[in-house]
Amino acid sequence: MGDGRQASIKRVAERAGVSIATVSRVLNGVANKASASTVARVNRAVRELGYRPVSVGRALRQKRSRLVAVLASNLANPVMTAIAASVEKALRVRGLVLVLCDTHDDPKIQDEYLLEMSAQLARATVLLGAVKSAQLRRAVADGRPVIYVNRRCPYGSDQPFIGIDNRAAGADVARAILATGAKNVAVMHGSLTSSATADRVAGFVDCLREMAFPPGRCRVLTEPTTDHLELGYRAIDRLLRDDAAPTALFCLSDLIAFGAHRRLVEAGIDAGASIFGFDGSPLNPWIAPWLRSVRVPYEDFGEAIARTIEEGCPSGKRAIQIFAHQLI
Amino acid sequence: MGDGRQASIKRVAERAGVSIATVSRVLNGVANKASASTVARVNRAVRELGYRPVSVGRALRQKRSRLVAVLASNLANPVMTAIAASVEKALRVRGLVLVLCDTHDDPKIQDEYLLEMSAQLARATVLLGAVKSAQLRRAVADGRPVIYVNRRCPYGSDQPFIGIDNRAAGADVARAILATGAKNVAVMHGSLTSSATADRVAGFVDCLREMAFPPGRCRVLTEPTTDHLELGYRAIDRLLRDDAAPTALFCLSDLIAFGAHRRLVEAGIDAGASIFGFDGSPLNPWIAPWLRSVRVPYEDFGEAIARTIEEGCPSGKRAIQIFAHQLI
DNA sequence: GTGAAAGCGCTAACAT
DNA sequence: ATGTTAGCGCTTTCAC
Repeated sequence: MGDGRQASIKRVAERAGVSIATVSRVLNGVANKASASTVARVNRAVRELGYRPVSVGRALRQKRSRLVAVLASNLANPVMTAIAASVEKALRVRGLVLVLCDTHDDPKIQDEYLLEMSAQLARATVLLGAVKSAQLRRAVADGRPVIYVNRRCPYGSDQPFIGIDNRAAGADVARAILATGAKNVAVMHGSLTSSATADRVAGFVDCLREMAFPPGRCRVLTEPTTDHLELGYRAIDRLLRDDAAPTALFCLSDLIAFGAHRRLVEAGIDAGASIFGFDGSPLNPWIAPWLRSVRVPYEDFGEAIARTIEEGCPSGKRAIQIFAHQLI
Repeated sequence: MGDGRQASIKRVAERAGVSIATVSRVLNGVANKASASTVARVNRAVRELGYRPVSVGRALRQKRSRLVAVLASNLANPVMTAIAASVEKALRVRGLVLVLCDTHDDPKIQDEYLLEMSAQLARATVLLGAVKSAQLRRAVADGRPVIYVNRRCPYGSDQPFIGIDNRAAGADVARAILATGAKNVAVMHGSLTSSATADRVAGFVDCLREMAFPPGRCRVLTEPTTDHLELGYRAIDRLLRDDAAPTALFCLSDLIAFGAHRRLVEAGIDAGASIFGFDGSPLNPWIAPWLRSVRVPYEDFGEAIARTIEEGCPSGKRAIQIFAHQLI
């Protein structure tokens, strides 16, 4: 097996006593294009040489590789890796390969990767948290295959999207918080440039209003940091200084909730507040059983994404795939 | 800019009024091989056309791409993503691209990815938790560039390795646990096929023995599951059933510690035990302030890995890079 | 059913 | 300093 160097299609052809075209056809399973005996001879040669097609040659010829890029806004966020793991699995069974990148929510880096993936002839690019950027605008204009997860495309509403009904999820949390009888509510969120976060907050606030909750008793706040743990901690800190300790909390990510909880524990008012997070990480029951959260079926996103890629990332009505969330 | 379709080097050459070879040279910064005016003309054409070299063409010609594969044994483990993020950053500044894969600690999947990355002409493959497998053995035999992180190469001891002194780390924990005055110690670990885990346990046990700790008072155990949270929970469960509640705990991952802690809390003996984990995730102070842990400078691994790749992944003495750990 | 040949975009000898 | 040319490994017409 693989005596000297890596075998090429040429060596396989020689060994099987056929042309390289025939080898290619057999390997790609082109129907009705090879006699049974030829197929057998080719397969034997492939086996004996331990041959594997060099993807790069194929990619150059077909002008597209089997690489699928996933640009995540933050790899430190377990949500991102949960989705990534799900995508990886769905791609692997289809012979596609995941390229995982971290954009740090930075338009510059997002652009860099969009260019790089185009240079790699990537089959599709999946944006886990898109930000506005020049190259993204251009990619959309050129009709390149891009899929948006959680956050909608900032350029046009008919682009392929996979996520949940964020407004409805926000409203669900609002109703649950009202049910606790809380009198002082705080909403703590990160960047609102994320359509997902903005929609969740809007859904929450709108629902409270509809239910006639006193607007003055609901504070919506954030802190100037991208670290959600820190953000939650500081937000509670500020509320405490304002003498406005909340009795119920809606944190727009579980990480924010962790940070908030820490500060509440330090202040000794841990048990006094009911805390709602977002994402429903499997880790929660273990490390934060006090946390209620909106569970999003991220483990199903991979299949949906892979299927969308198989269909060529079509835009339009059918391109919007909404999954069911669940308050747990 | 980029009027119709993606520009090729040919179009740039035409526009600049030079040959494609000259364009290639200018773009690759081949010294003393182009007049200033030519360089300017080429660069202008590149800018005007919004041209970017197609990596695949280059890769085919050079028989190596700019892809660097990182095969992680488990993407759900924050340690893996921490390393991945660090690698990503170090590669990006060097114009290399990270391909992140999840082998699920499965030799079959590891083999699949090793083959795939060889087909992609990957520049190097980084194994975050290598397992024995046929293709890995072959890769080592063929002298292909592979770097081992945390777990040593199962085939030969002079392969590039990046990690900590695991035996010493285990001993450090042993001394810290003795210092607490604990009388009943338990060690809870996952798969010992991992050289990292095995070394840590061995270092711990050996140190206890040297310090004349009664062997009967130290239980070393595991549970048959790959989920470390579950593992920790069940291990404590078993100890409680055996009426052997530990007063100090060495968990071979922070996740195991989380699981163990949950069970201890349920049993109401939370505060009675001091718990040591491993990895020192930045999340710990927030979600598990009760946890002491061995902090590993994973954020520095990326640079070391990238440098090793730049040097062509040489094997031998200098290939072993040991970082300093810290008990926190 | 099979082969010959063109060519994907790029780099690297080799000329000049 | 620049151009010509020959491929890298593969797929895909187009003949036969």
